Amino acid sequence: MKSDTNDILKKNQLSVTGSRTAILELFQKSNGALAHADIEKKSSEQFDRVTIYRTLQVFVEKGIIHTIPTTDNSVLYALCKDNCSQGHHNDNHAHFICDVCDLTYCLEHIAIPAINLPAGFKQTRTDVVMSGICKNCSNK
Amino acid sequence: MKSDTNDILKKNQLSVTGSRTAILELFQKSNGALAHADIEKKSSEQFDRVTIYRTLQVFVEKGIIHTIPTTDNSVLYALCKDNCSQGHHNDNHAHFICDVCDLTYCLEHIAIPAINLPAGFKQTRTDVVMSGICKNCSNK
DNA sequence: GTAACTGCAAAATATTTGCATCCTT
DNA sequence: AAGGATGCAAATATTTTGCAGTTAC
Repeated sequence: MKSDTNDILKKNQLSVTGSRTAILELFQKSNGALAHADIEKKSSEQFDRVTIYRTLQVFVEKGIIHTIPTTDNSVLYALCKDNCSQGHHNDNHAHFICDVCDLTYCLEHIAIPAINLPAGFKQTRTDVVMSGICKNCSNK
Repeated sequence: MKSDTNDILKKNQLSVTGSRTAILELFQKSNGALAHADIEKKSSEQFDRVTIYRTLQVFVEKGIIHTIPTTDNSVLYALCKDNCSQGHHNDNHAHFICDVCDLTYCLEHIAIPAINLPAGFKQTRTDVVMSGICKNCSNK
């Protein structure tokens, strides 16, 4: 895992530091999306708020993570798959936010159907956010 | 227009006040979505920040407007169509945010295709947010 | 050794809450 | 008249910026 995060950071011309490694590992361990506050709480060591802001910002710029749109005013982040690179994110993300446990799932393998836009509109990115009850919470 | 907004407010058991009428009219006049800051700037009279927060909150609760998910941390609001009522919003919203002029369009008439979720997931709401270049900006 | 990263302090912004006053019904 | 809505002040929370010290390469 450690060497994995190292590789990712180096591949993106970022120096390998404690906070970056820890935050990246946190994303890899969590199967869902994380908010800034989650990272502040869950990370093994305690990092400065500001460091977390800046780390997330750099990760988004480099295409290591992406933001997930939400209906409330929160901002969520999740790992990008390989086909995201700097300045060019994968066009099709599907996400599922559970209303019960509040976990956010990345459904990267689910194809997003093409949607016909009115004439003159050129679409470069589509986000799909579904909400409802997730697998775990249905079984309770 | 004035009587229209009155009707909407009364239908939702809200008293008709200056700020509510003005903000509602602002939504009706604008063909796109509005952020809190837009309302603060564009409204004919100047209302207190807090009043705008509270008005928007009430409107969302009553199903008069809905929030639009965005990738950055901003919150956008737009008028709901008739099939939204308190606590039960229309399941399918499609929105288009222009990267150039930053206008947000509500594409309520565009059908959102069904998406197959993994077993166990129950979807109650789907938001689709597309971004790219809008009709107006393409023609320049 | 140098450039880049971090943490602290502080500024700027955004949001929420309490309360007295005013307006709608 | 009564209940609800507004505006002000202030508390809280969130995000950004500057800078000095530290770390990675």
